Amino acid sequence: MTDMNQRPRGEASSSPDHLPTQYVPAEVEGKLYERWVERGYFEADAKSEKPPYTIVIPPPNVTGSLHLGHAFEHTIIDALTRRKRMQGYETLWQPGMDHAGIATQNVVERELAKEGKSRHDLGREAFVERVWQWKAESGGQISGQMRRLGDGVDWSRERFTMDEGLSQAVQTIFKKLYDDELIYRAERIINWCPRCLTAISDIEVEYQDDDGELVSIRYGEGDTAIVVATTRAETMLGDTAVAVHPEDGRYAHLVGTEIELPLTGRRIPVVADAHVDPEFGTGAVKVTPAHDPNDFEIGRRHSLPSVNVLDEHGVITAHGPFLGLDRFEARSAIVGALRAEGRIVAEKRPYVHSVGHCSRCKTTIEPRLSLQWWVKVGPLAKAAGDAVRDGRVRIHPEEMSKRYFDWVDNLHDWCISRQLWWGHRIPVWYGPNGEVVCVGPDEEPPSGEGWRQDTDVLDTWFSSGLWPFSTLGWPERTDSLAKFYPNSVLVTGYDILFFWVARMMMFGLYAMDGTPPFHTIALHGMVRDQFGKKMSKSFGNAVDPLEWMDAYGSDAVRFTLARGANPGTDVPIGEDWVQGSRNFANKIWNATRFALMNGATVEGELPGAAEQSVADRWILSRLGSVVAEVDAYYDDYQFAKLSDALFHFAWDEVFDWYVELSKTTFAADGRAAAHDTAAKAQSSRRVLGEVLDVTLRLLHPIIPFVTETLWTALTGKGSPQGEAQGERSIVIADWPANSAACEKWVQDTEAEAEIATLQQVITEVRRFRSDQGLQPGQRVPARLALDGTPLAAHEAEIRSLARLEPAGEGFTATASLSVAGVTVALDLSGAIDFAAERKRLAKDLAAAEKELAQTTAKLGNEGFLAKAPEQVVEKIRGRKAAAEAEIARITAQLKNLPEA
RNA sequence: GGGCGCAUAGCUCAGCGGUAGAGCGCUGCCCUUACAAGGCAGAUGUCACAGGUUCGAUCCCUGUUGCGCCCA
Repeated sequence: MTDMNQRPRGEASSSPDHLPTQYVPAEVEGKLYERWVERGYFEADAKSEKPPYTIVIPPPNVTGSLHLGHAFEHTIIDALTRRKRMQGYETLWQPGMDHAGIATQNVVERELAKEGKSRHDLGREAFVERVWQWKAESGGQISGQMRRLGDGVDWSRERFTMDEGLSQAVQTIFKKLYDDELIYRAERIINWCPRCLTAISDIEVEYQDDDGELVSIRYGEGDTAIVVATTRAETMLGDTAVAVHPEDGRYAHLVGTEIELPLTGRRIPVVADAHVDPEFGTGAVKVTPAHDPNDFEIGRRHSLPSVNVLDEHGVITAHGPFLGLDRFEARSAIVGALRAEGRIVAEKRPYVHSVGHCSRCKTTIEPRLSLQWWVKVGPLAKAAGDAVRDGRVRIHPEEMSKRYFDWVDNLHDWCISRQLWWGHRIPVWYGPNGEVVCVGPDEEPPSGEGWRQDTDVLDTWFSSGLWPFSTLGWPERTDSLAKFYPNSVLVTGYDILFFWVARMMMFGLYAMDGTPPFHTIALHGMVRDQFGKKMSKSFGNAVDPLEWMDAYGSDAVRFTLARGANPGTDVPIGEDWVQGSRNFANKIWNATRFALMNGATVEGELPGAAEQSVADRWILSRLGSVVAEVDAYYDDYQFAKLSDALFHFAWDEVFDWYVELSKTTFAADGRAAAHDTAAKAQSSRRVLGEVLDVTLRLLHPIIPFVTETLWTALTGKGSPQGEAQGERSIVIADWPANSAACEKWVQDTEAEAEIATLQQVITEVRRFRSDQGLQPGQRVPARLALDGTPLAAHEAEIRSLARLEPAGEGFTATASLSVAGVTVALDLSGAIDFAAERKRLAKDLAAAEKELAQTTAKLGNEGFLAKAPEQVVEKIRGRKAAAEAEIARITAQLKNLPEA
């Protein structure tokens, strides 16, 4: 062993046991991933006897590429599924993508535009063909990027929402809902995007405060004049009434009369409707049923006609001087015309108000009256809410449930038709005599003269809502469906709780006979930049995770994200932090390297407590606690806490102390041939192997690549012999939390206390050395008084870690430290800085005196003694005693210092 | 306008009745043969403000201010 330790710095060995001094992720990641996939570790077997564990990927958009949000979500899912796989579950992480109707159609239309064509030039069939061609050539970039990240998904089961099977599922559920009268067709106000030229659902509208204008217009003349205020003057061409509140005395005499609508010469009624807020503006509003959802309702209540004045592009269709103007041009033109007639009573500009925009292209939404297909969500949403209410589905973190209920309990009917070509075409045929036929997947559509299929397609979310079971083969009763439905957990961002969690719940319960699609919904937050700001391309703070993965390794990105993952809260991330995670991976790398160079092993039984050193007993005791703690955190989706616990255990305890202490043991073994030292060294080799083995397994779900590399090197299980025994990879290694295994890691409070004292003494000497300006490497002669103290057996370790050499001839104690009953006398050859030491002791003394004063005051408080729990009082008594001892110690040391 | 949440070290965040913590950053010394992507030591907080409850409040309650987010 010793000869290996004497290799020159930085010289990498060619032996497989010896790793280079730095971990280079790029050299291992790709190869490891390929190997995992080739060996089928991620493939889920529907015929397995093991209990199932299923997570479906929130399907990324086929046009998209991996961003940090995906990386975050995938890290969480990968960690959950990798751990379950190690725990012996038949684990399925289902990959795939959705077809993203609007986004994909936009991409291909842009391509066509470059060729100077529109989709209409190609025709529907050729256009759809072109989209498939685009997908084959440039779609789905994300799946390659998921491999880079290390996602343990079952690629053999990859699905796409437009696949044959999934399309069958869509048609099946459409037909079932239609037959159950939960799908209907109706003319309503919908959110229309004049650029995408399609309806979109309520949740695809983003509201933002825009600078607009509030214009007050006088309708009618003289006694019958009414002033209405509007932000959308151009729609006045479509007004069919003016409405006032029924109890508004100002207008009571006008209700039931008609007034003239300016610029048009039309006469419109004044109606009374309770919806009108008499406090707002003049208390009178214009009513445009074809262009405003509230007005549409008023129109229905009063049987008003709807006059549509805008076409699909948002261009005025009303005959007159404004015909052909865009809606925004029309607005100023109409205000101008009204002003010329002296009808503008007031103008407020800018008038900041909330305006809806298309979430895809940011165009201002135009509320539009149109004939669309709808899902009647009432009973479906009720079931979706109840499943969470009665505990069959748990939302994590629980505080998010309220948002879910607020949403699902107040859901409006869902507009599912889209005026697109790319998507699942609505399976309804219209006959020549007004017949309407919904066709199921096994039925022939009606043919013959005059029959035609509905031209619209379905909302993408309609198909992604089926994802938890359509990917498993539904509507066929497949083995996979039987094995893997319901899914175990849905991991998704709280921002899309409404987009598809609610849809999946509704469809899952409906299609699968009341069985919810998963038992837990684990919600995570958004990834933000290092200052907590939302990442966005326009703000310029968006980061490409692949760049960081190239620079620091996938594990570094994953660990950083996991370490920030407090349930339901946003995760800030910055390059410095990724670098820190890379450093951690490198630290584990080097610690394992040290272990291998010193003969650490996982072979054979752990030595009994009698053969173990105190340090061995201590670290195994700590290991047992950490395993239990980390395991519990995994079960509770506490990724930040478990990552942090492992980070500190590995670095602060194993690497900084246990490894350092073991050096003394190994060095002694190299020098002396005594049987006892050899046995102790043998024990430490086995314990070091054990601790690293278990720590690597615990970390593997979070940082799979570096742990696989090191684990196979440490255990030899990636070696040909190991492979022969089927022990090939940490991916399929046992999870270290079985209670039987835990018994090996005995809780040993005695050893923990002893090591704590040892650390205290060593730290105090180091502190003294540092304050005295001694160089870290300089050996200082010291005399240790250890007999009768808990550290009697630790002289070698103290000397090694505090750099103290034996007191030789002519030793003169120029300084003396005392901590935890242990006295260390040092000979600094007179070069001691008494002022520095006095300053330091004075500071410690002040702290101890403050502590004494506080505890004394508490114990002198009768209310405290009478009402505080006994254990708290005891604790305070203990603190007081400790403070007194500390004061005595420091005072004695101060007394021993020569006067300044 | 309705609802929810947050204000803790320079930055980003944990903690949530009984000694204020972490990462990064900062200061000093050091390439001590696993690791300078490192080691050792150190400094840093009226826990937003004002009241209240309590023997005791960063933590519970009320109000104020300032910031987010969701919905309309």
